[in-house]
Amino acid sequence: MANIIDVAKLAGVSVTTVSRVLNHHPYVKKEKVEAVKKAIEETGYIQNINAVNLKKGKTHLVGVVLPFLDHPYFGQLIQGISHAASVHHHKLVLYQTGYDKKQEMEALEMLKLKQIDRLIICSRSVSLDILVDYSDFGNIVIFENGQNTSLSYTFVDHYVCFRTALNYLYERGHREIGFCINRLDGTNSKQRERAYRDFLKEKRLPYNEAYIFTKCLYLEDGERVLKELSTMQQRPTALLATSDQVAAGIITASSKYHIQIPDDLALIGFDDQPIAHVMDITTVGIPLYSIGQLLFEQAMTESLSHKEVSAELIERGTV
Amino acid sequence: MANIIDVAKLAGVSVTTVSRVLNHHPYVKKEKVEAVKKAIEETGYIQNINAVNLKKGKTHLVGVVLPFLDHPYFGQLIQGISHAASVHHHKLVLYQTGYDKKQEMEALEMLKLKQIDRLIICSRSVSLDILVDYSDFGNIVIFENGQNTSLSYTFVDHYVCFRTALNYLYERGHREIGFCINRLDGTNSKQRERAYRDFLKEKRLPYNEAYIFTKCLYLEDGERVLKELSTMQQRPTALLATSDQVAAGIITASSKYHIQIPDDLALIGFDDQPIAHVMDITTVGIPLYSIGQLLFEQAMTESLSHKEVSAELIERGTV
DNA sequence: TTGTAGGCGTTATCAA
DNA sequence: TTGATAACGCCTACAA
Repeated sequence: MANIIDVAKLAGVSVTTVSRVLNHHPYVKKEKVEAVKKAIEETGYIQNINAVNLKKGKTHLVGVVLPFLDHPYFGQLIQGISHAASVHHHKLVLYQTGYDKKQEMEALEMLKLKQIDRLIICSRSVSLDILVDYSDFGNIVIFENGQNTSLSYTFVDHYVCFRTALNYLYERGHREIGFCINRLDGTNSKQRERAYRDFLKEKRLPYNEAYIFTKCLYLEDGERVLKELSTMQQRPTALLATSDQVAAGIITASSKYHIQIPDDLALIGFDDQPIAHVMDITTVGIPLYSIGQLLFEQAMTESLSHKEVSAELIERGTV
Repeated sequence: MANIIDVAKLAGVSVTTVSRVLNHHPYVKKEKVEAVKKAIEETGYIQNINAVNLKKGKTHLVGVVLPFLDHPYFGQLIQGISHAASVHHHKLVLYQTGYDKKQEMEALEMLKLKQIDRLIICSRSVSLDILVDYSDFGNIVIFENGQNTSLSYTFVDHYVCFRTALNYLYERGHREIGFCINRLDGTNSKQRERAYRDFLKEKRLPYNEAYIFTKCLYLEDGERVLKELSTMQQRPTALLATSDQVAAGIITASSKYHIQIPDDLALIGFDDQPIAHVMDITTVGIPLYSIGQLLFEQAMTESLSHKEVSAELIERGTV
């Protein structure tokens, strides 16, 4: 396979000149440019990008860490990231971790080894401290409240979101409110749980552990929740589902379990995914696509930045 | 930043020895291994993977071309690909193309430049000929019937799937059958349309263009279809939706348009996504996750392979 | 079991 | 405007 030397020889110029033509540098005579182009054509020369990467120390590759891709939450997010990436002529390297710390570490290692220039972490298991350590090797951007660490981040104030949604239900007479969530140990989840506890305390309502449904992420989980709920002696009258998928699953299963929505059970979803619109689900809208774009932009910026994106309660038919 | 020479100096050995330790080669005295490890520790040495890539001519990066990620079809597919990739210690580079030929070409170019070792194409716009040309630069695997070209591929026989589904509806008395599809110019779509026409001819049924609904992909499209359908003088009594998402959208909107499913309109979805299970949709099950894994395995294999994956009609409540 | 040295393909510096 | 040449950091014959 032809290399830059072969081209130079054939064109009767130096490798420097070829490199200049390749990189659109000025100060090359038109005739030589033509000669080089012709030689490139004839030799079938292909630039070896690894050599360029080695020399320049950059790959134009941005890593993206996320737990899974078969959920619309991350689908929308990466769609936004991906769009911004193509605008910047960068490519994405996927690290689908399933919240496995080892796999997250792998992404961080690739940053260290310079196979990727920057890293976007959509959701994580490893500690913030580790991320801060690795940020010496390249920009790391996270999608959560990074608490003024030396990382750039974009976040949604899930404490406020939860309080807003809870108050909305309270004002409409609900006193027995539960919620569905995936894992309880994530940053966002902790904020939500705190909001829940604070809300109960403020309204002098009892804390009922049975009203919290964990491992809720997919449509199927909504059905599971409803099944569980249908066997309870004392049921919540309203539910916050931290994903529209789960809310949709609950609605779909509702007729099977003879639970009327919103009469027997009010429901608020999260994200405002298409399914929430189609199924007329009251939800807390989170602009994931734009957030994806924002995350990418931050990854490209050298300076630190912390951005809050506001969410909005969208009133529909499930409350 | 320390390099392999610094480590060698500090450890009092040659770079070869350091390289051997790095790459777990045999024939290195234990003491020297220790010395090298210590030196790596002390210098904070980090291997530069671009140098390794340059030297070895491999990147352990596999490109994945797909139009979008905010649809569960591709979500499941890439979930499978991603899982297989992590087993093989390879990473994925995403090319989200939106069916833009220019973007697909970019992926092919990266194969040429050796930034990626291999390429998986989940859905394409560029011609098969172009793919064959580029396969000189690295394995290209496609998810469709590649017609014995010199590419590896995995495919589902959509002609058969469509015929099976159509016959199933015919046997249950349906004579006015329509279908929803996204683009008509894709390989799969062409097969489906051919199956549709052949079916009509065989059963001596008229071809009614109004029964074909295009640009159907997301939940929302299902609602659109139903709206359109509700204004038609003569309606189909059954519909094939080439995505469970669309089928789900139709069901959700059905009460709004006073159309009973399956009584007024029978429905068969495709893919057997979770939503089909939850909403009890009769569907043609396509094991996308496994297919994703298969595609990756093929990409890793040097020899050509052509695999057909069979789909299966799953009887549920919408017919 | 270890080391020397050449080469992977490119870009950047400096001199001309 | 151009070219020689030294990096970039690593791997691996080949020799010892």
